[in-house]
Amino acid sequence: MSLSLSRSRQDYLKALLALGGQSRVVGTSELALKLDVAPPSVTNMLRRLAKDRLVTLAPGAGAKLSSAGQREALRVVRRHRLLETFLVERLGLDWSEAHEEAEVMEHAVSERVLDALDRLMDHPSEDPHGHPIPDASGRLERRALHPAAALHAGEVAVVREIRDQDARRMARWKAAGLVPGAAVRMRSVDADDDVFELEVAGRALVSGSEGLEGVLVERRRDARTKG
Amino acid sequence: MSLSLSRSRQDYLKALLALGGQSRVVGTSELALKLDVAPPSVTNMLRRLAKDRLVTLAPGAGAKLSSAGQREALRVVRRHRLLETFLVERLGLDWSEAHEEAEVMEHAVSERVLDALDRLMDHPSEDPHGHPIPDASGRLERRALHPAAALHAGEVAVVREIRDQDARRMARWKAAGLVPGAAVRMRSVDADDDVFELEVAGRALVSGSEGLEGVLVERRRDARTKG
DNA sequence: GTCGATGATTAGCCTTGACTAACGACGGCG
DNA sequence: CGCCGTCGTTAGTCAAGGCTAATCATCGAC
Repeated sequence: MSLSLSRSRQDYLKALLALGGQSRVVGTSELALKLDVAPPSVTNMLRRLAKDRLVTLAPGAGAKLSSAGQREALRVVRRHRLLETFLVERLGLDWSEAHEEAEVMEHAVSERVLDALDRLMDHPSEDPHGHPIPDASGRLERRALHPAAALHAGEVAVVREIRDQDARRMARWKAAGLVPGAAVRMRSVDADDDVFELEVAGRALVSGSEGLEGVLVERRRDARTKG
Repeated sequence: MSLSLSRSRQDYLKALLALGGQSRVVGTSELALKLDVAPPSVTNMLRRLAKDRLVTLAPGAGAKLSSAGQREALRVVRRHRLLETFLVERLGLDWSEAHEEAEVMEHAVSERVLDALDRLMDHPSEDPHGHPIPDASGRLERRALHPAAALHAGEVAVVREIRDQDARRMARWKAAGLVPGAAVRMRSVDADDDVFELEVAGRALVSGSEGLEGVLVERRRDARTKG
């Protein structure tokens, strides 16, 4: 039942999901940038994916995932995140290493191996970055996430995802305890000077809003801070 | 330092190693058969591998591995066998499943992940089939193996490898305890009628020589049988 | 209302690795 | 001694995916 898609096709679907899911038409160059290929290659591939009804073309504008396309993309994401979790938890790899490795391995593991890994790790619900892992039938937990900079002074939240390109910054954050699952409290916000003081594990972390762009948090109802 | 070889190239090198190593020129059709491709594809690929000095061409006859080629082939074999071991020992896959999976995954895992797996399993020296695993620098334990049918009556040996295409036969053997590491004793040999009676775990296993072709054993000096 | 930038597309080409069909060389057998 | 089967190779195609250079459409600014 599950199509057999080439590595390239899987990568395109995954990128489409990341950039807009089924809800938004993603532009050709946007996709080209993400995948690090030239725009004509994208036009080309989108047409082929459309022929297989995995995407819906928006001529002159790009394309968006079809239901089938999204389903396949979620399978790839599941593979990626389960592998990443395994690589970090069981093999002791670093976050960023694990990501690179999973990028390749996600195209080489079968359902069989994946299920076994899932069992071995007792069906984890999120990967080491805090991203939710789609379940075996492709369902993905939905979360309301906000950049940390959106928190008001005094507000409490739980870090859910760390999205960042800068490896040094990520390492610094990690050392400071700013990792998925960590509780944080916004101590103060100075909107004029763009200075944010975030409390992590009892210590303060001062940053501009740009720096907090990649820290996605889930708001907490109650305002009690922990630790 | 380690070349980056495409999946296909790695498969060719691995097949060349399996069919003759560095010591024998392997014929074009022989290789084609093993890899399940057409002979002209082999001629073609061998030329490309020769350009990279991974094989030495024997024009009109095929090719054999160069030192560099053998080194690369051994790296692939190491990957394959370590993965297979992991899949069987840690993920609980069946032998034959594990083989198929490893066939794909061997091209997708990096040295980094491989080393971590190796550590996790405490540097196994052989895979679940009993094949020796090359060490990190590519050295492969050398063994004097013989088909089980070569044993004399009364002789004792240890099963080292099971090479067989027939899944049902392999399953039967496995159930009977005929697995790598098992001690066996040749109870009787009837060369005229081609009937061999092999003792495995105290029970007799009767077979023709063809059936024992894929059972490779290591002869034992002492003749005491165990179990 | 036209200019120019932005972004998508067309056209044409490249590489990898496979295929079929046809050709050549060689060895054994009648 | 010639014929045929086996085996390798040549020649010509194909599909996937990528690329560059050039073209086209559209939208905002002037």
